[in-house]
Amino acid sequence: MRRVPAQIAARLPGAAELFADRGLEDTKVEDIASATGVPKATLYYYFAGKEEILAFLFQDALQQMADEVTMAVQAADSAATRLTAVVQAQLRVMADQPAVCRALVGNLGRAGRIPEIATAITEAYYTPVQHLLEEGVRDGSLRATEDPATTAMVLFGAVTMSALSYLATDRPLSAESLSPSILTVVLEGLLPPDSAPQES
Amino acid sequence: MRRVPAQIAARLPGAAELFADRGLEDTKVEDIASATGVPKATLYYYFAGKEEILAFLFQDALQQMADEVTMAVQAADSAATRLTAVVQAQLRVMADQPAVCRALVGNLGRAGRIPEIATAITEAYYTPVQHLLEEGVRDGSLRATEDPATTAMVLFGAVTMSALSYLATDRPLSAESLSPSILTVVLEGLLPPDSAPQES
DNA sequence: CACGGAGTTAGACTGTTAGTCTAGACTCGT
DNA sequence: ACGAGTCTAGACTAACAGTCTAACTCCGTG
Repeated sequence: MRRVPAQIAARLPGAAELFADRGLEDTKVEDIASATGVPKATLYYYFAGKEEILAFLFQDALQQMADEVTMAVQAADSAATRLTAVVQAQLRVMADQPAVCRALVGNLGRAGRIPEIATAITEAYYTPVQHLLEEGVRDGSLRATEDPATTAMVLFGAVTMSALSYLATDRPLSAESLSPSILTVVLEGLLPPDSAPQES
Repeated sequence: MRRVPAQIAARLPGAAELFADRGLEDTKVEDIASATGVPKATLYYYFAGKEEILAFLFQDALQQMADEVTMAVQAADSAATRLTAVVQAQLRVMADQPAVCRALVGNLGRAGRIPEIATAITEAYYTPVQHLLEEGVRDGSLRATEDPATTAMVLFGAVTMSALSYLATDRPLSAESLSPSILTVVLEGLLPPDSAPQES
């Protein structure tokens, strides 16, 4: 993939809408060309195919996610507070780029098959969150879990899926309105406050 | 879609492997034919195209999911206990049909565009779980959440995403080994047991 | 101002594959 | 034996991804 000039990169998000609405398969390269105003020949000049265009959009969104998550993780607060910030950061990025996120989730399978994307998700999210969970155990602000890697996945899934349900139904997604519902569950759990902690 | 005879239906899961590994787009109808032993002409005799074959596989798995979830929901225990059973039921179905589930999750976007599938997921999962959450508030075994619909989504996402990570990396998925990690988070939360309940 | 290289594009072309169609074969109930 | 429905091979069409070529623009440099 050649270095993509900013002028062209700026027009590509127009394609995300198509990918999100119809899926990659049903999006013709000609459609991308006319939606973005970038001619087909030029698209092929920069990208090996539409899959690479999709990957480019994902990289972009994931970079933004990585930045936001990193910032949240590096704050000076307790791990629990920072975890809250991470969830809100993810929701903010998803709210910010609804089309790309819908396309990403709608093509999770394909995305998983693109090694760069899988790596990017791991680096942007799982690894930092996993470390954060471990720190939380150390600073006493979070409960120890059997397997922090799985817990990170649980968090990611919880946030992603509920955000997606908003995006998929064209309801506006705002981090402020959704995060309390999610955070209540993952931080305090579904058992009532007065019940004794129990093994499942 | 014609009524699909059992003999043919029984062979179709062989196609799920292909869909899961390569995605729908990169799976040729000829490949499906040779993987399942059902000739291409016959596939077109019963299905309008490969998308319909995928949908058929999904319906099947989702029916199984609906059955298991319904059974779990209708047990005579407290809502909290039944919720635990629901999570385990979902994990069991996913462990049981790894290829179909990978294909399903990897094609969630497409599935969202097939109305029958979206409806089936809602009926098999969201609606019963949402009712269960409301019952839990009534019988005192679960905490009240702002929005049970969102909470159901959070649960579904948490279970689906973590299970998927196992399936995607070819680690064997067993409901027994994964459910405790998930249930600890969603039932007891990530805050330490001795911390006072707090607003986020 | 020539020159050359890189970016950009139109448009023609090729190959693959989804999906159609036809005609025949193989059931099975009557 | 007959007819209706099931099943299949193989030829065919149409659409689309991706390639290629040949031009044109816009640079900076000598």
